[in-house]
Amino acid sequence: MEPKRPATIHQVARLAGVSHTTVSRYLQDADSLKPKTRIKVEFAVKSLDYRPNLVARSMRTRRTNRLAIVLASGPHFPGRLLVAASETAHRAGYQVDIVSVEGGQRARSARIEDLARSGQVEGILAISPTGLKSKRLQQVPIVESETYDDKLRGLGELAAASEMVEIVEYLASLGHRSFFHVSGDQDFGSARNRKAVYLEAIERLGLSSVGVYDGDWTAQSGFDAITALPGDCGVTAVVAANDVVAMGVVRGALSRGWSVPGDLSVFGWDDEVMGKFATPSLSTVAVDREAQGRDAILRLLAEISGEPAPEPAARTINRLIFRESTAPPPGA
Amino acid sequence: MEPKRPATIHQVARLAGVSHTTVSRYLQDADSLKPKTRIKVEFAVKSLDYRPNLVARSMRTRRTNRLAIVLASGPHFPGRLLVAASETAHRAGYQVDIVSVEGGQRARSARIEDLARSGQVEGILAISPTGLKSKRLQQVPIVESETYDDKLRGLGELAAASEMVEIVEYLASLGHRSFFHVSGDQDFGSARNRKAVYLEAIERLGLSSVGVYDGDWTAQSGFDAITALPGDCGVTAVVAANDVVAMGVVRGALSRGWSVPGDLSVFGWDDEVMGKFATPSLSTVAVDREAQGRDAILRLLAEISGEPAPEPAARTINRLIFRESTAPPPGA
DNA sequence: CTGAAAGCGCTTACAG
DNA sequence: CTGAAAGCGCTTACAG
Repeated sequence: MEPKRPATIHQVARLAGVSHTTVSRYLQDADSLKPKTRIKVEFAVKSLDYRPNLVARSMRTRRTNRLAIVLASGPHFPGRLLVAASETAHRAGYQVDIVSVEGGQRARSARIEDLARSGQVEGILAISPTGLKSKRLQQVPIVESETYDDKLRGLGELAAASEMVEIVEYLASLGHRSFFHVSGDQDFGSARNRKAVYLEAIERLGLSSVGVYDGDWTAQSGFDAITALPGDCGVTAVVAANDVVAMGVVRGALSRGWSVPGDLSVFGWDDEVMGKFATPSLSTVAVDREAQGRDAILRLLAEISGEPAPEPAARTINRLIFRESTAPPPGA
Repeated sequence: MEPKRPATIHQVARLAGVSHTTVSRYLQDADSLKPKTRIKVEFAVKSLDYRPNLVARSMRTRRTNRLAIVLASGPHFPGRLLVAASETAHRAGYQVDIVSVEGGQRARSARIEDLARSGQVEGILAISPTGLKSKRLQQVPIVESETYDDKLRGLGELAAASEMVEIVEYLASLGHRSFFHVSGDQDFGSARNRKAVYLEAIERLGLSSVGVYDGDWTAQSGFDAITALPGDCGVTAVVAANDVVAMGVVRGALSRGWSVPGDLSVFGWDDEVMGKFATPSLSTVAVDREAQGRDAILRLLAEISGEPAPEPAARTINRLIFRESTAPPPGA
């Protein structure tokens, strides 16, 4: 069977006995019609199951009503964030296209610039680093979800906002004095920020750090970081960039004969479900990915419409979760 | 600065000194132009950085060039599959919209049917179960990624295709005789299939199963399944629906004082990176999610164009990975 | 091989 | 409050 064509605005108009102009008006603002007219149109729309042709509307309004979410496929796939972002966009009348940008930093930013110039989308949300120098010069707004942390820093909200400080303080309260940080990919603003805050906290609290290992969000990087440590470094607490990395750290420690948390405490990030059931279960930061996705799209939407950026709600909901992987240092 | 408007086909035509019809023809099939004309158009297109307005094209061709990937947000978020699916669709000239469908089975299928009738997409790929009775009656093709396994069954390729058989055979070869399966959400075709194949394999090989626990893909369900087992059930091998479930199973076993794999062997599925670094590391099935995503979109595209379904390549690439969570049963 | 014309289904001034 | 007209940027018969 031939798929029957959807009803057009003209058919609705004919059935309702009005002009298609009036139907269009009804679609924009039903209250602008005389009640009697409105009811006729309403009836016609319903009985024909009319849905406006969005392509035609786009054509006429010169607005695509489309957003792109770009990401580099990698170990760091933020599914929940993505779903929440799409939903928020849909609610605002936007379609969302997921585009993954591969290759090196240069290739990726070229791809994103091309997308921005394509005229196909009204805005871009980048979940992985864009590598773009200036987002201001682009044709359409680009929100880089990862620079969020950086902005907070600029606002001086750092101390209050950062879970990293809480982690270090918590471990210090347990008696730890010698720390180690396995960072995430330094192309990511969030990774750079966590590293900076870690160093500041160590300094401010008069603790010592045996250094920072620049990882890449992978478990392997956590494993490598720990196994590369000198045996006599004396570290008793490590803060990992996320739970996956933490898992690698734990495994690496075990492979050296260090028990966790007996000899070494390990803190993760993200509250991955596997970390909750791992042995030892991972102390971590519960992150509200939904809120992050929502906030990011809201900021993008605000930029598109030229309104001031909305207040982010995300931060307040993150919180520390203490599990088996952290304990007082040996001999404490 | 006002964002400058993209060049139109008319501007290209004027610059090239031809009609816009000719430019359009160039876009469709450059070889249909006289070489001299083609070169003029080529030049004009390049110098104006012309990109056809896809909305206008859609309007004229009455094709949206859009696909939807629907999923129910849940513990089971197939990021890699999604990215591979989008890329494959893009390469075929389609945009992909991610839509998450929430609520109960009924609400979800209503939402999907609505999407199919919306005229906004040319096809739908469902990553979670649609609950639709018949996909044939829909306005646009719907491919349910999860029923894939079921179809294979119908084809009698089951024995060859199923990793579940290999898992059970492997565990049996280790000496295990008493099995247990924690299944995934039975709304999923893949979960139903694995359960059925598990039972068949147990039967065929003359092994015994203490039963199947109908889980929901979560670690908690794995934990609950194991802790609900009678102490004297004698099970020595459990096959979990995936690695997350397996993690819960291991943790549950440990909480009962059963060592893994000393007392109990546990097999997972999906090759999650955290499972590789867990202690014990999880034996699992490496699944090629990219291939699955690619294949699913290719099947959808084939249905849209009315061509026969392409040969799936996914299955051949899945393979078992043996790690620390499996070993011979106690006393073997 | 190329061009003039029609039309895809809407929205938005402009009149009335 | 409502309608007639123009036009968004393309593609596709139809002529030539």
